[in-house]
Amino acid sequence: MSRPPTSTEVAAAILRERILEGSIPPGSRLQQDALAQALGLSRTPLRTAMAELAKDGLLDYSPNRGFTVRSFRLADIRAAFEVRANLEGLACRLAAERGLSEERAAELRRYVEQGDRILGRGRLDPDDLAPYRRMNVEFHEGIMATSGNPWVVEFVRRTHNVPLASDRVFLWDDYEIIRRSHDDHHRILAALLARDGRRAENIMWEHVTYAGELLCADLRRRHRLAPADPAERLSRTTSHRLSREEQDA
Amino acid sequence: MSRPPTSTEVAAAILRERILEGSIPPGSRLQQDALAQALGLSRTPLRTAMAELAKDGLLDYSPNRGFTVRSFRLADIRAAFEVRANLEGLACRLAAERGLSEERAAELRRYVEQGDRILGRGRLDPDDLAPYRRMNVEFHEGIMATSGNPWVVEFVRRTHNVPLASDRVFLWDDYEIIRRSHDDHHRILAALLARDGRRAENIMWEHVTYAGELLCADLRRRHRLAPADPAERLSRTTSHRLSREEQDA
DNA sequence: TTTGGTATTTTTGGATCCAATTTATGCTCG
DNA sequence: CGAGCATAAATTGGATCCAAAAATACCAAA
Repeated sequence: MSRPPTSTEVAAAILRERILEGSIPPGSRLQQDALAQALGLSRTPLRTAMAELAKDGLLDYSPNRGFTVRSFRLADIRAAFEVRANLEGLACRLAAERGLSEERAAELRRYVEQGDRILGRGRLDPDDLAPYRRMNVEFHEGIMATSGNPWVVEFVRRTHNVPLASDRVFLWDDYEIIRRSHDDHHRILAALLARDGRRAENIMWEHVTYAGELLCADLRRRHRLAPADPAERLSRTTSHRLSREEQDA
Repeated sequence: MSRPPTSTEVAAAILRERILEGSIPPGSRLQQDALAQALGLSRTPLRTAMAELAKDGLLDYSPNRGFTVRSFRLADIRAAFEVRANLEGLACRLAAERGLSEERAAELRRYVEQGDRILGRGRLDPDDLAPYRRMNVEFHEGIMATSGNPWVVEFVRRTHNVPLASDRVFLWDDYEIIRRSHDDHHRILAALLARDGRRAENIMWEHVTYAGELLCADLRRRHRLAPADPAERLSRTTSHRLSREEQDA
C-alpha cells in the first residue's frame, strides 16, 4: 500500500513546495538541466512534473522556452478567495443537507475546542500559530469532506496553489480578528448540527471573504502598492520570505 | 503568433477528444506503445499528454501500471452539476456587479436572438441541434468571461471533462423543456443588464441544476439503473455512442 | 552610441534505449 | 477443476542522445 513515490512525484512535490514557500521567484524560468541535476534525476521526470504543475496553475508553459513560475496579481488572489468563499459555502450547505456523522461531529467539536484553548490565553502567542493553523485547515477540510462533492474538494485545493494565498499563510497579529474568526467556526458548526444549510453557507461565505480582504489589504500595505498597480511589482517582491503569515479563514 | 502545436499538445487534444466522445471505454488502460505508434509519435510526448489529462481528471494514474480512462459514477456527474451551478451562478453575480460592456451586451443579445429564431419553428429540428448548442455554449462562456474571475472559467471548464456531462452533450427531444431553458437565457440577460446580481445568480443556478437533473434522469432511464447502483455499470456502458445528446443548460 | 546581422552557445522537445515492474502463460499439485 | 508457482513476455519509468529552436555574444555599419 505504501509504495515509494515515482521520481516524477518527488520532483513535483519539491517544486510545489519551493514555489509555494516563495523560494523560486515568480517569473523565473526553470532551468531543466540544472534543476534535474540538483534534484538528482534526469530531465524526463522533471519535465513531467513541470507539466503537471503547469496544469495545477503554479507554472506557465511556453513551447521551446519552457516553464516559468507563475506570477499572480492581487486581482488573481482576490478572485481565488471569491471562488473559495462560494465553494466552501456550497460545501457547508451540502454538509448540512447530508448531516454530520457522529464521528465527524465529534471531530469538528474537537477542533473548535482546541481553538478555544489556544485563544483562551487572551493573546496571540507565536508558538500557537502552527497548531491553530493546523486546526483551522482541518476544520475546513473536515467540512468539505462531508460535502460529498469531490469537485469542491479539488477546486478549493487548487485555489490554494497561490504562493500568497495558500493555507500555509496566516495573519496572526490581531487577537480580536482571530477571536471573531474562530467564533465563525462555532457558528458554522452550530448551523451544521442544526442542519441549517443556508446559515452555514452564509457564515462560511463571509468567513472566507473577510479572510481574503484581510490578506489583500496586508499585501497591499506591505508592498506599499496602489490598488491599481499590483501585478508585476507584487510578483517581483514575492521572492522575499513572508515574516508573517496570513490566515486563510 | 500562430505557432504549430507541440507533439504533446496534439496527443493531448486527440486523447481528450476520444475520451469525451466515448470511443475509448472508461476503465480501459492506455497502451503507450500502440497508442504512440497510432498517433505517429514517440512515447515521450504521449506520456506528458497523459500526465496532463490525468491532472484534468480524465485519466487515472497508477505507477507502473500506467493510465486508465477514468470511470464516472452518476453521483460524480451530479456533483459536477452541483459545482457548475454554484460557479456559473457566481459568474452571473460578478458579471452583474461589473456590468456588461456594450460589445458584450450586444453579443449576448445576438445569441439569445439566434436561439429565438431556432425555436421559432415551434419544434425541434435535428439540423438545429448543433447551432443551438453552439449558441448555448457561447452564451454561457460570454457570461463567465465577463465575470473577470479566471478561476471560475477554469473550474467550470473542468467540470466539462466528463464524457457524459460535457457541453457536447445535449438533450434535444422535448421542445417545451428547451423553450423554457431558453427563456432562462432571456431572464439571465435581463438581470445582467439590470445589474441585478442576485436574480441572475439564482436563475442561472436553477438553469444549470435542472439541466443536471435532466441528464441524470436520462442516463438512469437509458441504462435502466437503480439510483443506488450506477457506478461500474454506468462506466461500462458508456462505450456506446450516445444517440441523443443532453442539453447542458 | 545604436542598430542589425551573423555566429556560437544554450536550452528544449522528442526519439530511443535500458532496466525494473507488471501481466500473461504454462505447468504442477491437491 | 482450481490454486499456486515459475517463467516468459509485455509494459512502464527513467536515462541518454539528438536535432531544432531560442538565447547570447560578437562584429560591422550607420
